[in-house]
Amino acid sequence: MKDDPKYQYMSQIMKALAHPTRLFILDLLAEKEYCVCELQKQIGTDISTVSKHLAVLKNAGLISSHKVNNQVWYNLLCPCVLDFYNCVSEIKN
Amino acid sequence: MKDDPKYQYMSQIMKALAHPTRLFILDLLAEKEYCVCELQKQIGTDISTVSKHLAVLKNAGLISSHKVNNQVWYNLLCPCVLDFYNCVSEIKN
DNA sequence: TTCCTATTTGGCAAAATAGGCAAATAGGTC
DNA sequence: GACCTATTTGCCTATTTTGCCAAATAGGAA
Repeated sequence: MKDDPKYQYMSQIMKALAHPTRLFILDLLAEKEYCVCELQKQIGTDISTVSKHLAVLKNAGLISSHKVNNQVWYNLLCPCVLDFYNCVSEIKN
Repeated sequence: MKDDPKYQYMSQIMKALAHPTRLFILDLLAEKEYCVCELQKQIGTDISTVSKHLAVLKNAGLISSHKVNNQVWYNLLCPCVLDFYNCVSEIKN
């Protein structure tokens, strides 16, 4: 039961959400699509770090990307993730 | 913006959800409350491992516990977490 | 008190994750 | 071809997480 692949699968998605920078990225992508360099300006870390965070989110199926010339644009695939923000925000520590 | 404490806080909760065993525990607690030894039977790992997973979930505010004699019973505090399961389940890899 | 069961805690080693830098890749322009 | 910009990948180190074992703690019962 514990080894049901559904828990493996869901924990992979939760892991993708388990980083402040990635949550911030999803919040940004909720408004509009961004290219990597614009996200990098908002975030402030090395662009390779941003790229890796985006790869994690994409691998989890949360975002998608398309290329325009030499830029890669990312957009949100699963807006329901943001609804969960509200639920989680109400949990008090 | 990235350093907004809300992202720190939410990522902490997401981290608590980012493990197959802990997701399984929440699924069990959705039905009824369990004591540690009953959870251990369902999960099959060392009981100290179960106890630590429970501590992670409790620290995140997702579950609560109360003691009856020498047993500790745990129950779910945030059923909305399970609604998120449905959202996440629909994300395709 | 001693004994028994239930649970937590500490320590440790293995595995996973994060982030920076440099190099590689991709696409365009000159 | 050489050059420039945008992005990804590889490598490395530091940090965090995981899970087991043993020890400690808590609460009853004999």
